[in-house]
Amino acid sequence: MVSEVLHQADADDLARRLKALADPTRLKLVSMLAARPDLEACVCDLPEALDVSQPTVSHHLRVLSDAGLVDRRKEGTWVHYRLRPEAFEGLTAAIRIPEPVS
Amino acid sequence: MVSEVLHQADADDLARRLKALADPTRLKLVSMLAARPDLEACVCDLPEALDVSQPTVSHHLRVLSDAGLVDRRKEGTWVHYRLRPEAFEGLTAAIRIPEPVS
DNA sequence: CGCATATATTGACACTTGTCTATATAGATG
DNA sequence: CATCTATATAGACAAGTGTCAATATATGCG
Repeated sequence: MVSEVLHQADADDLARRLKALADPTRLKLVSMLAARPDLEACVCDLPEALDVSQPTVSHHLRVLSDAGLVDRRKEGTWVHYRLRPEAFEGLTAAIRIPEPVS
Repeated sequence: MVSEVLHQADADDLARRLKALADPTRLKLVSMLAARPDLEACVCDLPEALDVSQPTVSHHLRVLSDAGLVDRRKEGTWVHYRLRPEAFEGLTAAIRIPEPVS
């Protein structure tokens, strides 16, 4: 918000990032990553943990990745996804309401 | 996130609030309210400012209102909507990533 | 190479969403 | 009361989304 009215392009971009987060399955996924000391997890653990199919997990990870909220790291056959805390800070900063001018 | 994996109901609720915000038109609307010293605006000014029809504005205000992000205040024929900063603080707190345990 | 396993992609389908036009409701005023 | 204006609701429609089963791709290993 940052005290000035959003331009269309900024509104579109911010909406895109927020949409990436605005899904229960992705929020659970993100919270699982956030609970790890290294902020990351192996894809292989997620379908069971989230109780959705493997392709569905893959889909959600792509959405988060496209929005810049997670990084992808390949390790042999396995793939690890890790939260990008800067991206979350950027998001929270973008939706912060300034103190009313009193 | 708050360092524990989200339960389904919490994930659903948080997703609902984030979805309410995750739309370019609503983000512009919110940023317009945020730019006002009193965090509020008359509905009558919004269709032109946002360049969408009056029913569309009404729809978006309802979405924001249902999510608890704005309050409604009727003043004669006019209706004013006002941001609820607590709701935004709640949101930003909910998506904050904890410091990694080093 | 050939097979087994991990992840990604495709395609389908039901459901949701953003927008509009048309219409309804509600408050103010003559 | 009749009428005008502000806002809300209803209904329609195109576009987007979440999920799955089926299939493709890629990596490790014997």
